[in-house]
Order: sequence, then structure tokens, then C-alpha cells
Amino acid sequence: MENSEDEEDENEWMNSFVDSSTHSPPAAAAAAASGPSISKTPVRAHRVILHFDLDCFYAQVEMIRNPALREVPLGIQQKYIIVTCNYVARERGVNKLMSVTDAKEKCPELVLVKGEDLTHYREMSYKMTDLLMSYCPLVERLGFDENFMDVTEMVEQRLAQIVKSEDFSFKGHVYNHPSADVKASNYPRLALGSHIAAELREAVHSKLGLTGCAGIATNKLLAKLVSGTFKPNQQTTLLPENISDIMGCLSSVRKVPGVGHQTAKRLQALGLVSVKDLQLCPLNDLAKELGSPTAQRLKNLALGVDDSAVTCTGAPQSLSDEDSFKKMSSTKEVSEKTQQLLSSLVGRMRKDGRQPQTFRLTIRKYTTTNKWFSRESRQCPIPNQIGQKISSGSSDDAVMQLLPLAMKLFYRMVDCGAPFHLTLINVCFSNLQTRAAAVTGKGSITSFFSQSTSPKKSQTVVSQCQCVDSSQGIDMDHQFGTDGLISQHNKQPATQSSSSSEAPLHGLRWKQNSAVIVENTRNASCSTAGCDPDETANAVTRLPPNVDPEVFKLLPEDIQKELLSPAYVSSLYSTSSSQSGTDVPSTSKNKLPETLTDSESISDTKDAANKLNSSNRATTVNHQGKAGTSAFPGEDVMEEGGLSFPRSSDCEFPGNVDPKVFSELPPDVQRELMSEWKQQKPILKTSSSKKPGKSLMTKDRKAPGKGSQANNLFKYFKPS
DNA sequence: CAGGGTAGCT
DNA sequence: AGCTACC
Repeated sequence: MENSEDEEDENEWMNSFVDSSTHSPPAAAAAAASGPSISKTPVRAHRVILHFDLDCFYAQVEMIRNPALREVPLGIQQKYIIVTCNYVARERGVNKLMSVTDAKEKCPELVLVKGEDLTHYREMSYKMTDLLMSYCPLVERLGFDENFMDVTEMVEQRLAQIVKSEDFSFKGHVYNHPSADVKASNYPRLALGSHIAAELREAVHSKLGLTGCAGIATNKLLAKLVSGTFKPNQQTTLLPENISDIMGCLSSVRKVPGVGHQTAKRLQALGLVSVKDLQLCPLNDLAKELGSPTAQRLKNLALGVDDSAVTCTGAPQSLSDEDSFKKMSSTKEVSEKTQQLLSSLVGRMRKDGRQPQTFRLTIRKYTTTNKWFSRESRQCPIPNQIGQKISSGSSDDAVMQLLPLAMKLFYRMVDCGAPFHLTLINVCFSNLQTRAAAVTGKGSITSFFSQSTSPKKSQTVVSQCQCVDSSQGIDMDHQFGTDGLISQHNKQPATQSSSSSEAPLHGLRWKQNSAVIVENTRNASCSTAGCDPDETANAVTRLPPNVDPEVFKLLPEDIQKELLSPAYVSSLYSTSSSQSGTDVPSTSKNKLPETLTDSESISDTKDAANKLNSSNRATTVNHQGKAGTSAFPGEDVMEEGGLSFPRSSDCEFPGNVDPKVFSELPPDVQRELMSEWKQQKPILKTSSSKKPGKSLMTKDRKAPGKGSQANNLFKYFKPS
């Protein structure tokens, strides 16, 4: 766990130019504290960042759902606009964000599919992110169809393995390098990044059926800009020597990601329109208008310099549903619409498994002066009682109890004595807490999860069919300390069995065969018992197989309920530990079918990294959890051949998390953990010591309750 | 801007 | 609570 680095000091741009030398970069961690690193070369001379951008995403999803749509011009319609369209439609002149009337005029044969319900897009979007994460956990989402990935580590590992004389080239295009004057050896990291990008795009295509573009560069800004240079289904690498070319090509500052409408206007007021204008503008002038930090940032962006880190996105921090309309002017309509929105939102929230603490209602009022974008919102806490209904009680009851809350908020914004005219209503849940946290006032449940510092009390959660190793002491509590407020989820993650990795993805399967708990296992007991799903016979209550019914019965009712809730599942993952299993005995076969079922595609991701790195393309066949589940012979195979482990600094892992182990977790679990760490971080910062007092609840996003996991990402998938 | 989401800063 | 940004 060394934590080296730092990072981001990067001025990678300069470094690159300086080319070989002359200045020693901060050295940064040498490549390898852990590996057989060859070169002493400072590892962080520059990063290798990938940007993935799926082609006409919503249209692709619809074409997968109904392949007949592939051959026709297809537009995805939301209200009266075409939000995106397939390439057949584009050839006929249809464009994104065109009005339906204009589009139909251009292309009368245009086939329209309504796209207001985002469910399918959201699910596919998370599959994409999870798939990427299975190769390298440093993935940041940008909208539903874009992801950034920091593959610096993976590149370094490959570089270390490369044979000296090995000749290799770039995959895909190289910006401004017409064709074959590619000299990969001048930029071996970027060249390797292009290989990784190509492999990942291929994986995305074979496993999810999606095509897209990728950009390979030394920072996010550049990766994003370059990814769009060759459009459908292609990839492009940007060499440092061409940074000014690509920046110079932008027609205005507005094209720089990070410069929105408002900023562009302010810049324009300063006479700055082109990127060059901005590059040349004295920092001081800029700072006077925008403040120094923003000024510096903008200038850097104009130069192609962006030191922002790829930040793991994790689970969403809020869930919302909205609808817009031409006109709504009676409270009855408002109430009905709000109820509709709440029903779907509550449904989503329940699948998420977390419990929202805050409810917000947002409206947009029609006004001639203001009609564009002015929204108003009011929010309020959600009484615990209602919160519980949202996540585990009757959804209808939850909706019915939320409705009056929503209406109160509405009356705070609209005087119903006078006429009103709304054009949009949005309902949002935020401040999402894990169920365990919410349920237990103070950590009762978590104590079951915690691997406390004292070995003797430690209780371990075991995941089905899997070996647990209570890990020797991970001792995170030291770091985060104290009573449980934060400490528990910092447990060292540990590995999953192959079957457990799939469980969360499909939801609730664990009720049937997943595992659990309790009882000190000081170390690794390999429970094979309970592997058989049939053992669910355990119950009426559907207790997981290895739960001791006696123990279970002693628990308070709400805690029992908690143990059966979806949220708990992930807490299993975040707390259980074991050795891993890389997946081992995977059966291999040669070729993936073009389409995969959910379970196939997801379960495959497990060994994705192995495959990628070892160039072993075999995939495992997944037998839904039958006893042997191959999985875990309890063996810890773990070869690490070419696996890549993020450095803790990359990912902002808690210091004692073993990146290697982390990298072997299923992607969804990785995301949960990451999201959790991310949430805790501010706390760590603000309260250096342990007694955070108020800071915990005030500014920090989320009292991390003890609970456990951040969230169950599996909700984003259909239960199979 | 449209549309239905998101996230971060203030 | 609002604004800005991103898709």
C-alpha cells in the first residue's frame, strides 16, 4: 500500500515536450514498489487517459432491443425532439436535438421510438461502466454514454513486460498523423493505451453489443476532444506534439469542455472568443473577471492542460424523475403528475436499496421573461417512517405519504390563489443512506459486519461458497477510527466468489443462496456448506443458507428484516473478505456468442482483466450457482500475471486496501466500495481526529452510516 | 433551448 | 436553493 505519489503535478504537457529529459519529474513512485519493475523510470511522467463515447447511445440500445430497427432511419423521441438518431437517419439529414417536425420533413420515413423512459438506457449504461471497471477500477462516468478511464497503471505493467525489440504500433488513428508514420516507440505509453482502448472497445462490443469511439491522450480534456475526431466506432490517439493542433482547431472557447454557455458569454464580454484568444489573454485580466482559480483553470484548458483526476463515479448520489409539458395549471393535475413521478421514483429507489433522507420537488414556471431554464425547488427531510416504506414497505403507501410532502413543498413555491403555469415537475431523492445505517440508530447491525480491530470479536460475513479469510487484520479501524461511525466499511474488500459476483447484479438472488455470517471466524473458514441453493429450504424466512437460524431469531425484527433486504447484500461484499479467487477454473471456450444474456455477460467480466492482460480470450461459462460453482475451491490462485492494480493514490483507496484484491472484485462491488470511500473522504479530511462532531452531519455528504455499502448497483439491472 | 437525467460549487 | 456544467 504504499502510497506514493501524488500526483497530478503533472504538467504532463511540459514533461512531454521536454522529452527526454532534463528534468526530473517528481519521481513519483517508482514503478514498482511491488513489481519487478524494470525501468527505474519515474512512473508518472504522464498519465494515459481513455475516453469512451458510445455511438448514438439511445438509438443503439433500441436497435439491440429490436434489431429490425438497424436497417431503418431511427430517431429517439423525447417530447417533440429527436434526442439522437442512428446513422441511417443521419445519412438522411437527421441530427441530434432536431425537432420532430424538422426531422420528419428531412426524412419522412424516419421511424420514431419514444425515449422518455430512461430505464433501458440507464441499465445499459451501467453495464458499460461495470464492464470497464472490471479491467481497471478507475472509471468516471460522464452522462450515460461516456466514461473516462485512467489506465496509467495498466500501461506501465505492459510496458514492463514488453520485449525490447518488440515492434508495435498504434491501434486506430493517430491525430494528425496521416497514416503510417507511426512511431510507437516514441510514445510507448500512448501506443499501449491505444491497444487497451481497442481491446476494451472489442470487449464492449462482444459482451454488450455496443459500438463506440475512444480517445487516448494524457489527460481527460484531450482524451475527450480527440475521441470525437473519427466518428462512428473508431478510436484516435493524441500525441503530445499535436496538442496545440487539436486545441487550435476548436472554433470557439465554447467548444472546450468545461466552458459552458455562461462562461463563454463572460469570456466574450472580455473579447475572448477563440481558443487562441483565451490562451493569450494575460492571466491577470482574466482573474479580475473570473477569479483567480477559474482564470487559471480556463487558461490551462485552452492550452490543453488538465490535471483533474479521473474520479471513480460510484453509485449515484441522487435519483430523480421528471416530466415536462406545455402547461399545467391546476393543483389537481400537479398532484396527479407528482404521484405518477413518485411511483416510478419510489420503484427505482427501492431497487437501489438505499434509503433517501431528503426529498426535493423542482418546478419550472412559465414566464415570458424567464421561460428558459429557471427552476425553483424546495426540499425537506423524509421522515424515517416514510423512508422505510420507500425501501422496504409498501411502495404505494410510500407514494401516498410522500405526496402530501410534495404538495407542501409545491405550495411553498406556488400561490394557488393566483393562476399559475408550470412546464415541468421533478421529484428527487437525495442524501441516500444505506439501509443498515438507516435502520440502526447507531450501528447495531453494523456490528455484525464489522471486522473489528480486535480479532476476538470479529465476525465475518461469509459469502456463499466461498472462502473467507478474515483477513488478517486489516485494521482499517485504526485509520478511520472510532466507534463505528465511519469505520466499518472500510473493510478490506475481499474477494468474491464467482457466484456471488453475479448475485448482486441480478438482484436479490442472495436470498436464495448467498451467505452470511456471524460467528467469529478468525480466519478463513471455507464454508462450502450452503453452497447449494436448495438449501434455501432453510426457510420460511428464506434465510441464507449459512445463517444460523438461532442467531437470526435473536435479532430484533427490524434487523432481521434488514438482513433480508437488498442493501444488506452489498454490505456482505463490502465487508466480507477472503482470498481470492481469481476465477479460476474457468472453462474456456473460443468465442462468445454475439448476444449474451445478462448473466453471461456480467459473469464474464470477472475474468475480464485476466483475459485482457494475458491475452487469453477464454470466457467462463457460468453455471448459475450449482454446487460446484466452480468457483471457489477455496483456492487462491491468484496469479497476477498481467493484472493491473491501481495504486491507492489513483483510486483514493483507503490506505490499507489492497489494490490487488480490489481489482479482483466484481465491478459492481468495486463501484460500491469506491463510492463509499469517496463519501467518507471528506470526513477524513475535515475531521482529522475522530470526533467529528457536527462536521459529520453537516457538510459531509452522507453520514456514512455505518452501515455498509454504498449501494446496490445491481438495481440497475433487471432481475433475471 | 429543446429532454431527462446527473454532479459540483457557492 | 440556485447556478453551472456535462451528456
